[in-house]
Amino acid sequence: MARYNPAAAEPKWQKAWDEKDCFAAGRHSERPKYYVLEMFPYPSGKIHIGHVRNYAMGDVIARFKRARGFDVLHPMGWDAFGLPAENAAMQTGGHPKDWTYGNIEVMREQLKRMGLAIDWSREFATCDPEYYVHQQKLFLEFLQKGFIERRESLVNWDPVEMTVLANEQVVDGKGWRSGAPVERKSMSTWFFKITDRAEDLLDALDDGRLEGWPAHVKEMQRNWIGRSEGLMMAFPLSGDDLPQDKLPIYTTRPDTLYGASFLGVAPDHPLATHFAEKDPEAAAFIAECQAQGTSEADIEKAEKKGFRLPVTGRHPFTDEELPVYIANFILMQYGTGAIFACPAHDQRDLDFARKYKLNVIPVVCPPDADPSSFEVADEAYVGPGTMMMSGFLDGLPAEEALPAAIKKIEEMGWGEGTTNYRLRDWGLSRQRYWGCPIPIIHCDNCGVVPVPDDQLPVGLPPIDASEFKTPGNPLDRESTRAWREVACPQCGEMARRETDTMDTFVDSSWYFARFASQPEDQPVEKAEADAWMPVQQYIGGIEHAILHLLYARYFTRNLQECGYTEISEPFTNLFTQGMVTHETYRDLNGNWRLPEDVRYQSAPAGEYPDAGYQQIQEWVGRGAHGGLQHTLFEKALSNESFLEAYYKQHEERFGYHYVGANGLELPVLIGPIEKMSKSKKNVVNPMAMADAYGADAVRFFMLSDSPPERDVEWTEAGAEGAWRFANRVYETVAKGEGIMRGCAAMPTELSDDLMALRRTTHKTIAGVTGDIEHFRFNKAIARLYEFLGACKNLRSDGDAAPVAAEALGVLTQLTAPFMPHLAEECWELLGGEGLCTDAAWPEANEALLTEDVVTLPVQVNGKRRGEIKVAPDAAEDAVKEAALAQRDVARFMEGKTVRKVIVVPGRIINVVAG
RNA sequence: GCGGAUGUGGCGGAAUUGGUAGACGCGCCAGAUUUAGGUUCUGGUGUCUUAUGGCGUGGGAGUUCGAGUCUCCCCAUCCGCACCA
Repeated sequence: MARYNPAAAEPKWQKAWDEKDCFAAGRHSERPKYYVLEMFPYPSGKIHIGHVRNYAMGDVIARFKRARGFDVLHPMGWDAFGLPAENAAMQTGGHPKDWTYGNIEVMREQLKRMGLAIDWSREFATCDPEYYVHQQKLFLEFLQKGFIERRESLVNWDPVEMTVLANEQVVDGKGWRSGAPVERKSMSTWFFKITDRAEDLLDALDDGRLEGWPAHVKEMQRNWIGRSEGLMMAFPLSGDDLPQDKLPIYTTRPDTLYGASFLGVAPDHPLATHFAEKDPEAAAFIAECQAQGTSEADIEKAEKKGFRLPVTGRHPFTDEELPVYIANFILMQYGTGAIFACPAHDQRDLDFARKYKLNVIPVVCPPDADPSSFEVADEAYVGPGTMMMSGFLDGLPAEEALPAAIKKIEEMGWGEGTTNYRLRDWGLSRQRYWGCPIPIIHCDNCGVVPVPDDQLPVGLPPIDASEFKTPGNPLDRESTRAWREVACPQCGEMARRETDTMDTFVDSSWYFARFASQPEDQPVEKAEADAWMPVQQYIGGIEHAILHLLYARYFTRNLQECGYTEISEPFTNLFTQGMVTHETYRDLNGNWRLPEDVRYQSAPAGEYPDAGYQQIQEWVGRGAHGGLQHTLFEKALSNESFLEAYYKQHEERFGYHYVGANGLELPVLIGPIEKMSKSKKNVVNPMAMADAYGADAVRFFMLSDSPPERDVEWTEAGAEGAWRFANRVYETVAKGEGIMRGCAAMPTELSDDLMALRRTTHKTIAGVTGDIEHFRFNKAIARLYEFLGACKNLRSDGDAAPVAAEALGVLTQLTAPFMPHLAEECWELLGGEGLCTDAAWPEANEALLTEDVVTLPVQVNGKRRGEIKVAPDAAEDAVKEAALAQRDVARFMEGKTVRKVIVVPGRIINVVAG
């Protein structure tokens, strides 16, 4: 019998789908629409296995929904602007554009090899002028509507990438890609006023609009937006030579105002800066604060430090004069950059007060403490309690004192209750070449002038590849002068183009809308876009939980307000898939080794039953490993430096070996299973795997081993398992060759074994359907394995023929979303009509989902002792009787009396006896 | 520190509302076939015990006829946020 041959079958069926244009969206107006999207890839060079997992998931959904009668939109494109292209240009001497489009060519072919059900007619790259022209139009529209503004501010400067970064792109005080410590710089740059929408972005997380999102992603966004309710108020200042007569502060604990013992400002607060101009000591203190690191570890170690300013602030309730300090723990970016400090109820304030011997006045008394003697020692009390030493607030519970204090301050006209957000505006300017140009002209006479519509797009000037050898932005150099210097559209005088380009996260903030609708004259056509949007199922990595997903939500609100869509939330259901991991390998020199260099060779088990072998086995930690190769083994025992190396890495395992380029066999150490990364070389090439096992097997394995939200370890054994499955399906189906062609109708009466098979068939349909709908791909696949086992020995004569045809057809169709090529091959073999891809998803027959006879376990005192077979609708008394009469149950009941019998219909019987 | 998860065989993982713990895959063991092997097929595989049986879901308590699942307290791991006033 011929084996399944993926190398021949896969291109054949891809061609067939292509010729029929199977996956074009929008051709069935009568069908309900379904939009499934995976986060589009950055064209880095070639597809990695993580892409395969991501797109395989989307593909299962797309094919499944299509078979279920939806008109499915499943597009693909390229997030194509970005710094790696410039870095590649710097290293290879090419042009970012050539590099990018070259990569796209390669990756498109690789994706096509995976047999994805994608509507390729909608493909675009964000670096296509046809795409970014609309992004420039949107920029100008947003600017006009006031969603964007230009302002001078302190920005995060990445000294390695030589560009500004958004707050979201600074991790632990370091650039998200370069890892270089970020510097603070004052620059004039463009901002999306995302804070204007902070409230709605937050509200939507809880009001049901994002019910289909994972809770942890919503939690991350909630934290990032960081809403807090509090009081904004100003303390009147006294002192000589003041730059301001009041100090505005923000607090979430106005209830503790009576416990105030000092005021504090951030080192870069204007008040601090003012006094530093005349006082070198103050200046020195500020400099010291700024040198302090911002990483987690630095903050842990940092002592609370302050510098006393020659100023005091008047307390609103007591009229007491409070000292004012510059304090190193206050952040200029949060609130107003100034605080009032209540040491008794804030740990940082307490540390500070102890150091500078300031008052510690407890004003909230814990429920179980005595107000007359309650004191705070080294630990601030932050729990609930009753107000004390607090004038008009005394005796109130703290949670009531809070609004009362706000009310009082508002009545005094000193401040008001406000909502504060941690989220800050999204800086979009980047000092890079390979990005979407910001369509603005700067004119000495007219200021900031938008580029007129008829001059769009503002393209990127062609520049020599050698320009990229110099760090910095090539758009801001002599070589691009002709591009930069233009006439002002308003006054006609010579003016200067904006040389910054947009953050690439702008590109990915609306691409999903453009997939849905691609008119030439505007970003999207509303009716067409809304016919598809929102994206019903979005799939991507958790690493975008904040950046991309927050920006896209914000952008959609802008689009809505500009009338491009009705929706405010772009993604109804979000699924964040886990990463693909692999073992790591290092040779004795400590160099990382590629999995493909590591050869697997078995050693006869137990051939070295001496003490040394036992020792190695112990280190290996996996008993009879069988994977130890004896030459390696001898080396291990005789080579002291190897053993030493092994001791050094005792947490790693030992095994296998690799064959070096010079033909020498060298041992390798097997390290921990980690996310695949180029630096650790634990990557596998999905195309090489597709060559070896077929694209179907690679897709299948990526979905079979772990729940999709969890990390999955790539193993060759697993891929082999998938390959074995494909072959077994094919061989099983081959036994029923042509069986679907002219098959007899299903007889009304069937023998028990045929009936049982039909039940299994329909239960499998119901199970797999539910599993796919709920993203339980691993379970769906487990069911397919089981069902394959049930189909193994089926007969195809007489009455059995229609039953077998049904079973094999269903097996083929249920396998199709996972292994689409194999399914077509099987469908053809069975004599199915048309393409399997076009066939309607099988429906489970409800009547076949229940059994005639059910087997119920019988417990005695909670322990399973036997089982009985009864009709599912048998009367409770009859079930009880049968249970008690059962032989094993009766044996356990000897000498005991029945106290109670619990019957859970269709589930279990428990006899309580004593 | 705050918040969120997770903890089940040698491994990845199953187990509707509390109702037969370990589906399915990998690995391993035995047998068959083959061409020397990789391959393929069949059977076995939580653990202790000669066995009837006992014990088993990170640890400890509790609720219940019955707990992997619910409650409380611990422990461990992972993730996110963090001098956020």
